[in-house]
Amino acid sequence: MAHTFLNLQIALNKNLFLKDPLTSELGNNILNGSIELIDLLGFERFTFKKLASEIQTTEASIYRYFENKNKLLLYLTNWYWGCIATRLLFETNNISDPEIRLRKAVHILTSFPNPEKDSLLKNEQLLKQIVINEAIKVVITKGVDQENEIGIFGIYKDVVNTVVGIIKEINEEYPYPNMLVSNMIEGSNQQRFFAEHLPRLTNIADEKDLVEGFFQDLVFKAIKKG
Amino acid sequence: MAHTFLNLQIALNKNLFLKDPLTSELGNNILNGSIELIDLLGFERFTFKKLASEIQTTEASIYRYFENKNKLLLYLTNWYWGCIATRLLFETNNISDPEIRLRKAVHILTSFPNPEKDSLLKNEQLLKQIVINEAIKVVITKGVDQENEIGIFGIYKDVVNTVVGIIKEINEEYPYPNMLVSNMIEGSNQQRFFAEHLPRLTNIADEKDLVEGFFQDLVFKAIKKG
DNA sequence: TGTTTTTTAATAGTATTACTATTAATTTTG
DNA sequence: CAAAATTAATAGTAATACTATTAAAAAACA
Repeated sequence: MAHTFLNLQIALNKNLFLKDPLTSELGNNILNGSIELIDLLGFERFTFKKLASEIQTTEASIYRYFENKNKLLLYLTNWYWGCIATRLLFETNNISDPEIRLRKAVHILTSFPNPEKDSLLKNEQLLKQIVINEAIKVVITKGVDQENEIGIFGIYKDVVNTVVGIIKEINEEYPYPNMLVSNMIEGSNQQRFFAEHLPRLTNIADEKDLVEGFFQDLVFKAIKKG
Repeated sequence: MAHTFLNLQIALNKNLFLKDPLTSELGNNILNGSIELIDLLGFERFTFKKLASEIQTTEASIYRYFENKNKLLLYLTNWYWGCIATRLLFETNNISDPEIRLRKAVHILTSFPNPEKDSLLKNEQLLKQIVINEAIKVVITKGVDQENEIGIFGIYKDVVNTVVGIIKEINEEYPYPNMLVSNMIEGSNQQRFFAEHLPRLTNIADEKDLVEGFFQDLVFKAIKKG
């Protein structure tokens, strides 16, 4: 798996863009600008026109890179999941005990990234914020089957499968490993949203971040043998 | 709690509408028409203009009932949760063993309603489909804090609290009852979406519906003492 | 080096969407 | 039965999502 080192400028599905944004300065401006503007406005109020004015270009020029704003957000979230997939490989490498590996994986997937260490991308925190607050809106759509067909969710499925593999090492018999993992990933993001906006749906008593604790507890109890 | 009987035409938060749609034929047409059209088109492609043409009225007339399509969808989902809250009370009534009550509650919240029995509303199935496929888009928004302030999520919180109460009867010590319940409710809907569109994120091997099984297993393992 | 080809981004649109002000028609009330 | 209140239609506007065309710049090649 050493070749993933070479892959650090993560290879994204070509169906996500019309022109690869990593090949030009304007493309990079679109990516960085959109992360900040989507976070600021929310995805509904975010438009290519506003982004264009922000990064000093035109609406039509952005349309040369991305078909529409949904594809752009899918690109950003894929970028995030590529980054997470890489961290999963790196940080669980050389750990032989699958239980310790699982604990590490749950940490990577449910905790909020530490600005000091962890980050592979300069804006991993902002990107995580977007994944929490916006990403679900471009997954739960009528277009999902088409997007799935062209492989848009491949990286995401890889992440799920990696963790499912660890769970199977620990307990081959557990009947719902995929549901447990996808529920943990999506659920942890949703619980973070709830914690900030609808705290009574959660158990945030003080300033302490209980999201990781909840899922560490839940996952290990679920797969326990006997 | 006997007065909930009288409350069966569920009382909804007045901030959800401009004019109460239950007081006129047009209002009822808006509700029934929107359920079908949102299910058919998806929320993004659903517009008041299309709905107006469907139910033989005008766009502007629909605007007299609902501020915008987000509020209309919030109205529909509140209607659904009101219905679920009522079923929770009815169907767990007179059961003294909290474990049996919890099993019943998990069933109500995670299973797909049976067209033959269960339903309080004629279109509970369609409404559930909308809650699965669309509801999240009007919760995870920048407007959530304002909507929360005016009590829009009150019924939903009541549902969560009812189940949290049962869990506390069983195990007072479990530290994450609210997270467990809100995760179960949202997670079960999401797993149903995945099962249909991204099945590799789930464990749907055959035609069997594993969603309820997964959450029954998960919830009882999570709160088990010792 | 100079010319052709390709790529890039700007201009200037269109159709649709979300929403509103005004008015005509209908219903309710005193 | 007349006045008041409610309802829904007409006819708009501003913003959004997206596209066709063209000018300018960069790259390829002869």
